[in-house]
Amino acid sequence: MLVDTGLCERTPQACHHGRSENGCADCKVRLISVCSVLEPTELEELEALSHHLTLDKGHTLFGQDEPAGSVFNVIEGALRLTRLLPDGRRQVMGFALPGDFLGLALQERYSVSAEALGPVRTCRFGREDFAAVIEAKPHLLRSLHERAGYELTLAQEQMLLLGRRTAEEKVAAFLLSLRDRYARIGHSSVTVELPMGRQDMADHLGLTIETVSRILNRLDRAHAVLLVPGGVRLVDLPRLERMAAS
Amino acid sequence: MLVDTGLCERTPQACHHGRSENGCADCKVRLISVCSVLEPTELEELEALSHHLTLDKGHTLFGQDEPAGSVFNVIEGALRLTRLLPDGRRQVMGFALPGDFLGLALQERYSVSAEALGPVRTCRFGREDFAAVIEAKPHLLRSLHERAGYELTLAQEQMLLLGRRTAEEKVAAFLLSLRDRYARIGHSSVTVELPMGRQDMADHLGLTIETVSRILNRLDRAHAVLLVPGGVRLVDLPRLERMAAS
DNA sequence: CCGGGGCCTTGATCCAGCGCAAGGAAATCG
DNA sequence: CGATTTCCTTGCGCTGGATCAAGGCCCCGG
Repeated sequence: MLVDTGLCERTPQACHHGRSENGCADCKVRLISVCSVLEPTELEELEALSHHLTLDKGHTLFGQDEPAGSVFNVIEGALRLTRLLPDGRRQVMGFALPGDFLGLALQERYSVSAEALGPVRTCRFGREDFAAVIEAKPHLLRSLHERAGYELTLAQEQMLLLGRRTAEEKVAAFLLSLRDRYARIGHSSVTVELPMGRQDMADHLGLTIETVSRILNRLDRAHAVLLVPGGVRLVDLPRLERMAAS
Repeated sequence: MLVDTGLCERTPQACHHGRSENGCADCKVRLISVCSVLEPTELEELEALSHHLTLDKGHTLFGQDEPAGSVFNVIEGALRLTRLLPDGRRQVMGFALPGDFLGLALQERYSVSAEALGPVRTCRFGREDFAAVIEAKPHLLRSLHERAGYELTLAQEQMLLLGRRTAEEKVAAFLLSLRDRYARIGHSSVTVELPMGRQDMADHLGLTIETVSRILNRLDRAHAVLLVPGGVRLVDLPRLERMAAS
């Protein structure tokens, strides 16, 4: 379910619209989110407009083509960003991780659906509220634009992957790119968590679920990776990098 | 060749860094480019920083991973934006048309190579110069950000195409999207110019040149399109739209 | 007007990844 | 704690698009 905590149960006086007991100051993703470019006073300003929002596994944060009423900072958990073809074929455009900003294009309507892959915590802002803040703080817009540039680069990388890589290259490149994204948000490890299912990976890589499963297990048998519950351990990084052909 | 006209041959006093006799005021793409959000005085300011640059067919405006020294407005002609895999496989990320802005992510390095598909005219700005203008004019940044959002939407559309569409759907969707882009820049017509070759289309759609050729000719034989030199006439739009499955 | 090169088309064959089907493992629930 | 469901794996045959190969067309230059 979608839960917008209008009230804060524990320490109401310190709770700014339900985010946490101490607000943005001790926000887990403050330093890796767009908020990192804000001064303390600006942060308070933004905090006054924020709403804490949690979401259970499988539930939808917003749907493709819906009016974009809110924008979100992902605090915890992961989401799947998808587009559908009329006949039901699905493309997973990407996965949102902690620190990611959803709705950064500030467009009228969401261009994808966002669904929780597990329990998710977000920080929500009304689109109008946020637009007003941006109007007054060009450096926040600048930061958003930088993120948009990064997203564009990721999208291009993904197009190259979808258009010109083989199934094995796709899977290897995906695992490595996921590792890089975790590293970026301070979660470096050779064991990469896979919060999404096989079907989600398949729909992200332009493959079928069977092909993804076959290749992951082949990589496991070849000792390039080690499949573990809920993730993969990247055993032979150099080999994976050679496979990914990037 | 790459020609940066430092001097203007005809009416030097009216020629602002070689753009044209009357500068931005009568620029062909002023109303469809980022410049459309600028006031007349701001336009003059930007004009002082601009350089006219022309490029012959087949030549490179900038290369992937090069330091991004300049940003460009495309005035006339079309460019191919590509990324390469180490082994030479190529993905065409898109095509730049008049009114498009190249380098809008304002990143350190170009993420693609840009090559002229025919004679091209551009308006060049030094990246530092342009960044300074942006610093002073938040609404220009806002406009750039909107364009980035649009690019992101196009990229997502393309990912869906590459990942989940059949060859025929890809070709049909490509022709329709090209028609839409021409319409956007005021060049509405059922006859769509194809400034790129078959190989470029193939590398854009994740297909081979043979498949693109076969499908175009099949569509022609089926009277869905009419192949003409340098373009396609979209004869049966409803059928193409059904084919594209969007 | 002729020759060469770049593009495009078309046919024949092949194969990477798909689709189908049948289990197996593991999370969820009454 | 057994039953149900959901997700994952694996085998097998098939096929859409790739690959290989051979011309054809058209533009450009001499």
